[in-house]
Amino acid sequence: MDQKVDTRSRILNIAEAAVLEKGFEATSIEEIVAGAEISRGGFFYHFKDKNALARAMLERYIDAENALYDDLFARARELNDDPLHCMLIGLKLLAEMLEEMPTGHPGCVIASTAYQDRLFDEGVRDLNRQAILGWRKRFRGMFEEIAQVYEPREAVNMDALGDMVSGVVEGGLVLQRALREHNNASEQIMLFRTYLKLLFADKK
Amino acid sequence: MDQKVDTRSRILNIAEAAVLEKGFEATSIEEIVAGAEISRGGFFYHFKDKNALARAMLERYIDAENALYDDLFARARELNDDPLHCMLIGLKLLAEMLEEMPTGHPGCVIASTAYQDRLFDEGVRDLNRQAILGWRKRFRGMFEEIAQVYEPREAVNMDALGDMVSGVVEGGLVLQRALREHNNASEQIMLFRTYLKLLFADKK
DNA sequence: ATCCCGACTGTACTGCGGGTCCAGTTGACC
DNA sequence: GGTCAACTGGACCCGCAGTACAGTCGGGAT
Repeated sequence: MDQKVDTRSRILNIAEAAVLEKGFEATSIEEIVAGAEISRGGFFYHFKDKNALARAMLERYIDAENALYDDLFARARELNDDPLHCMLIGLKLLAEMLEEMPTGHPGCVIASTAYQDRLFDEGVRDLNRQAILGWRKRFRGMFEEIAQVYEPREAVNMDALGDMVSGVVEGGLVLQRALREHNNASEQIMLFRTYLKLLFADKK
Repeated sequence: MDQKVDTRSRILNIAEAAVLEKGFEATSIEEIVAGAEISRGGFFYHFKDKNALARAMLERYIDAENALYDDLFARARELNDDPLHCMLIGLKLLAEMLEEMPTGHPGCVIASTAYQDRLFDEGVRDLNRQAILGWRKRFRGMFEEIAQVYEPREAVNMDALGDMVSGVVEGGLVLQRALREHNNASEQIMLFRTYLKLLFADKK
């Protein structure tokens, strides 16, 4: 029986679904404990307050996102060894993934927490920061690899270009949420992809 | 004496500053009335609830943003009549503007509300939607003008390209908030600008 | 068999913030 | 002198976060 998912994870699952759907503040502990079929006391046994819950959720989410990127670009690398084409394939896969999510993408917890800021303690904010810095590093590395093979047509700040991956995804998700459309994020990624094609058109 | 700013506007000013700094939920009516030096009753005389306040704030914000874009691209047009260069100059001005805001940019209320969604009623959400659709239309129009003079090197969805302006700004602001850096949004805009330069490099 | 402990349940209570109701004041204009 | 809009002030309800703690229950370790 997999009903033996431990309570802590069950809380996190319920909470994550609720938070992604309607935001952190709008999710009450009451409804989380109802969904997880535990008592309020049980909740506070696992998390000392809502902030601790937020931190745990963020950690899980960031780990999952990182694993996803690892997997995505590993698969892309198998398909093509050239760093540019690997990036292009990876972004295509990412765009497809975002499009295939039927409910629309859950929506990035990062942006959500970034805009509710003062609700959270320093620990949560720092997690957020570190996640984005991690992605910056990851993508900057990939772009530098590309730049060793392809001469960029225009000079670009590699840190900023690395950030642009996160930024385009985040921005796309904001649009998607606000517009109630379903493929804005994937379209934005595809546009970013053509940017890269134009930028790194010429082999050295 | 300009202290005769009417109470309603005073409430909106105080509220906007507080909301941009720490988010809507984290801003209590208590502190708004304290800041505006009125009573709680006075607040509810002007706004029937927090939702009404949100709607009024969004309306003001969107109007201001639209006026800003009008002004920015009008100035750009004066400097250069070519639609591409006008766009490029406008984006540069926008980037500079974002950079010059000492506290970092207030941060777009749009994203903030998009991610808190269920806190707000349909009216607020619709305002949000209409604003983004407005910007889509605005920028798509400008890009179509450009495409009449310049042959895009790659086929792009013009709606999506229009959205990309909003998306890049929103995304940049998310990064900026989360990272506590100050020029991410302007850097992202500058990168988007080089994208446009590459995309519309060849005159027809 | 017992005891201990981790994982809870249940209840009672505090405090804050949103929101309602309403009676009363104040100043401007007619 | 009366009317009205723009408030003040206070009493009150509710939901929700968070605290506190006493008690339960099942599964090892001894």
